[in-house]
Amino acid sequence: MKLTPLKKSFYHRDAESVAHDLLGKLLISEIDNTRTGGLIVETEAYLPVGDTACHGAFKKTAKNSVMFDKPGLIYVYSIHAKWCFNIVTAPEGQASAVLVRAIEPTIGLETMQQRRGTQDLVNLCRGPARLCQALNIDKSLNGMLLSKSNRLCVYQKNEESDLTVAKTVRIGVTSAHELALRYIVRDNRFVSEPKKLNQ
DNA sequence: CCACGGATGCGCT
DNA sequence: GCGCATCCGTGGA
Repeated sequence: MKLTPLKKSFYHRDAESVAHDLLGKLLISEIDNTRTGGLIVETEAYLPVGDTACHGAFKKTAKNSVMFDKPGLIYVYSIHAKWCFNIVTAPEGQASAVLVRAIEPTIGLETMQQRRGTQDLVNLCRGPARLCQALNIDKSLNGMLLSKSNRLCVYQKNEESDLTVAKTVRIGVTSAHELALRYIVRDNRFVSEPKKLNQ
């Protein structure tokens, strides 16, 4: 299978489009000289306007400044001693990003099992912090460009996979519940929560 | 220095 | 599957 990194222009769009289109793409890290990763099955969009759950909604700080920066950058933030991985989207200058919440593990299973300390495939990359642990994504990647040379990149598979996308309410946010900005691959068992479907 | 953020993992039923 | 204790980086005192 030949892999092509997603073009820069892919990320130069609004967060909802990027979140939708990232489903089914391959996320691969090549940290510690080992390839690990899998198919993206769950994402959430965070919008620059009218989205109070967005980290950049109120003010720009050292921690969230990457969200205001160029589309295609890696934004890693900590929550309760865990890391979550986001991809910055357009427009530059306003806080917007896509949180990658779950992947279906396919590459480097053994390494991911070691990093996670479990054999359980279903729970290996199901959830934003678990996925970071499995791929060894941490704060050191924050602000870097998503690219092969930076050891973390998203690829397009050559053959198009057909999948059904469902759009649901987001998980774990304490505000802006009403926005249905979570995208999942329907009926995929590697999605992080029982699917409360919105539409 | 202290309050805050919410996903995770475990123990239970 | 559900409830709850635990995890520590960050920002604002």
